[in-house]
Amino acid sequence: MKLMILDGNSVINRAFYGVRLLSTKEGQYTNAIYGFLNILEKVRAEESPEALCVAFDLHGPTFRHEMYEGYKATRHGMPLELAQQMPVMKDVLRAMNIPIYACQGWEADDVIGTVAKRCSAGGWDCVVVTGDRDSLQLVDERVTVKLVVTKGGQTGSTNYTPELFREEYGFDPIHLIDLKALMGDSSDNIPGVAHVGPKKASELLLKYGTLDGVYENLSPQNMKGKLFEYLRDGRESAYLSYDLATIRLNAPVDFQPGDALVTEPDRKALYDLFLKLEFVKLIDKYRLRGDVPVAAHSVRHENESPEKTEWRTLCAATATPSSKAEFDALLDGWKQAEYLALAASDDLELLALDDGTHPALLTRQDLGMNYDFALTALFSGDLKLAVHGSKELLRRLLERCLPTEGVGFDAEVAAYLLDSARGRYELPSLALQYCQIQLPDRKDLTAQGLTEADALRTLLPAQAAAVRALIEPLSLGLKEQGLETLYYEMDLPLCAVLARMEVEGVRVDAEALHAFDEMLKTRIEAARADIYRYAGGEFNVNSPKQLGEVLFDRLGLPAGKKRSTSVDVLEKLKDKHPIIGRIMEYRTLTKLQATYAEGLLKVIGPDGRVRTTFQNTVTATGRLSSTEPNLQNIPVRTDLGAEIRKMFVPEPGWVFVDADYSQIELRVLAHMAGDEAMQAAFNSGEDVHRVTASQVFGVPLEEVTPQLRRSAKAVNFGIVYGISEFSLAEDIGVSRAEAKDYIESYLNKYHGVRDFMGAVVEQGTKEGYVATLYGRRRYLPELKDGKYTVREAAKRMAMNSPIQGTAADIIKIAMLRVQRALEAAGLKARLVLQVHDELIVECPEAEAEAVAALVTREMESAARLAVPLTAEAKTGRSWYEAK
DNA sequence: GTAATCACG
DNA sequence: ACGTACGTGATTACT
Repeated sequence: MKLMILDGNSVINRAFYGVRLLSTKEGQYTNAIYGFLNILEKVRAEESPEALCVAFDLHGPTFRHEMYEGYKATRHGMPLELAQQMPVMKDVLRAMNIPIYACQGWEADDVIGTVAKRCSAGGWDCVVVTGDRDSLQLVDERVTVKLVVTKGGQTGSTNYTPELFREEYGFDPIHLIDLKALMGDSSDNIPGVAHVGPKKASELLLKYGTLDGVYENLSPQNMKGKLFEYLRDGRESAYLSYDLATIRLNAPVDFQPGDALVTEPDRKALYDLFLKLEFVKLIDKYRLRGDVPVAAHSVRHENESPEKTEWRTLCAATATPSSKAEFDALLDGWKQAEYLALAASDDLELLALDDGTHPALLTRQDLGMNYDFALTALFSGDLKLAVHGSKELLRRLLERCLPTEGVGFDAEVAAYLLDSARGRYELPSLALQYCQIQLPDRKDLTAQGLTEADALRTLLPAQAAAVRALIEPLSLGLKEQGLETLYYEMDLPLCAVLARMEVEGVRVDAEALHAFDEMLKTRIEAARADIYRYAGGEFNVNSPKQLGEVLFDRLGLPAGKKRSTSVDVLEKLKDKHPIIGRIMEYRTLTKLQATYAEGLLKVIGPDGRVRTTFQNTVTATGRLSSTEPNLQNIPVRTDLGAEIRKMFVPEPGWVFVDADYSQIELRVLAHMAGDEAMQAAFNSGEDVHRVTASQVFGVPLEEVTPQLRRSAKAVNFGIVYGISEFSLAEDIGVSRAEAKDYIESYLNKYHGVRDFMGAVVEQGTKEGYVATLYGRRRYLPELKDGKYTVREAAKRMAMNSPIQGTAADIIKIAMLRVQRALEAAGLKARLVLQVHDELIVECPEAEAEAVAALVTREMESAARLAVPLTAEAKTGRSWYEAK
């Protein structure tokens, strides 16, 4: 029989510093609890103990437990972010029915020691789980210590048996006490013997066995130099330290090994806690779903038998009209509702509706000819629809040439506005968090023997019910946070624009792309042959590991710290060996080939167009992103790469109008910071980087060299990103001191910018979020993180997000305006791409001039800033030409 | 599934 | 003393 005892304070400390700071909507920090549970499950799986318990210090961790990763032991106790999690952690353990042991006036170590010895006495084995080497003194034939370490979120552990301990230390575990008595432990306030460190201490012990042994042999003959004096003077301190370092084995705990036998958790209590802590994944992992309230039209509990009749009953609760008359009757009822929630199958063949009183499931199967009439009626604009993922729905409607009116609420977009860092906005996850509704999974249903079709008939009404339930909490959240205008006027209507763009797609000349691919192929082979020749053998050039071996081992080139083979490293080695240039060329060529030539060829549709997905709920700042394929990172910076853009072409007789904002982020900064000097730079109409160079480097405008301008440009970028002198120096190739001077004189010249950055970080720290000009928020709890680097990174995000986010807001407004203006003007032109500060419109040649003027006008008037907002449009027969 | 690399604004 | 610019996505290698 085996008992596992966790050193609660030590483990939760490891967890806290090993997992990045997480917090729930309500501001409850959760990272330490999360990390603790991960460690618990890992060690539990490794050891499979029959009994399990946790020991805590009664008044939080004592000084000895707080020495982890730069966290200085102080009397101030643990960081608030961790202290806040302690009581909840204990609640979780109680819900898991894992006993907690603690004794007033005794340290957790003493409790652990006592428990461990009592196990041995009762014939049990014991595993102590801790992050703390102190406990190693407990190791004996029946007691092992599992030392856990966390590295980059990964937990590793070492099981210390007496053998392993002796191998490492050279003496028996119990003499760890003697070691500490000599060397002391500053973090534990154990003085030890002054001037004796770990090395001397261990040497003495190997020679004399114990502390007593050392002092029995105390003599100037045995101890060379000053060591004798140190030991003589430190005698009292050594024996005091011995006491301090000794773990007591007689703590008054009421414990027998059998008391801690592993039992089932209190599922309800644990479920409630995990829900509150937003541990959605863990709810699955611990299979806590069974006892949980479910949606009105949702699945049954685990313990109910999955009889098919049950499903029929469930479906019977939902109307399934099969005639136009039945549908019309329902439609009349729905028109009264404030919102009609809607969920559709991907192929739009089934559609569930729920206004709270008249739930229905519409299918082509049931309605036959009338199904398309029903769809048309639903999206003709007479109803206010609530959905999850309106962009996808609208896209499918557009693909079928159905109307697309009436979507007045999108749960996905609302949840994104409420927390852009959340990352996942699937309906089941939102339903669980905001409404405590457990939606069934399609796989669950089919696994229970339902056909795909039956699963959908069950799932969709449940989804519609969940969407309906989400409207209230989400709209309330939007209202509370002042996000309603942003939501109803910007992100929600933009879904329709994006859907249209996705459907349009953009034409790619497959033939030309194929030829380009062939050309790359031969050039790659040539480069590869040269590389093998220089390397003296074949290897996988794509493997950074193998490449590193060739470069740094075989060819003996000087390696940097991390043996990185990235361009900036290669750049520095360029003159050292001819292979470097060829490798850089090989990289460029293979990148172009794999990602752009072959990657794009794979996704060209039968009509010769590629259709990206514009993700509008993924970035933390409010930008869009583009996937499958990503059309926002098509090469442009190098000549060869830009060739790819020649293959993006409009349809015959049409052209591209490509308009981009000039310096939108810097202009936004000048406006938001209210910096008059910077605003004057823009208002002068001069090139802003030149003006910056002139002002920062103190030279007349006419004397600004291209080199100076380049440096100024780098500083401008750096400022927007939340600069550090190190990176700026790296970027423009000057010393750190010079970089520092540049930044200083920049911030002195543009002191409004300095003030703004300070104010943003302060506001972010105080309120927990930063915001764009239009109120879009980004939560940054890491601003309060205990770790310097995490905090600094958060500060940079705080400084950058309002700028990047405001620019993103502005171009979203521009997209809405352009779309509306194009429609109002009755033009055939259509928006096809957005690349952050750039809009690309495809239009008949005859419209080009009008479209260019319209797009420029709408983009420039999208926002009124304290500086001009300028956009420039170009026209061409390919993306390359139009840019 | 993650890390390394590199494409874009 | 430490570590180093913001925001993305695709491909490849490797665990």
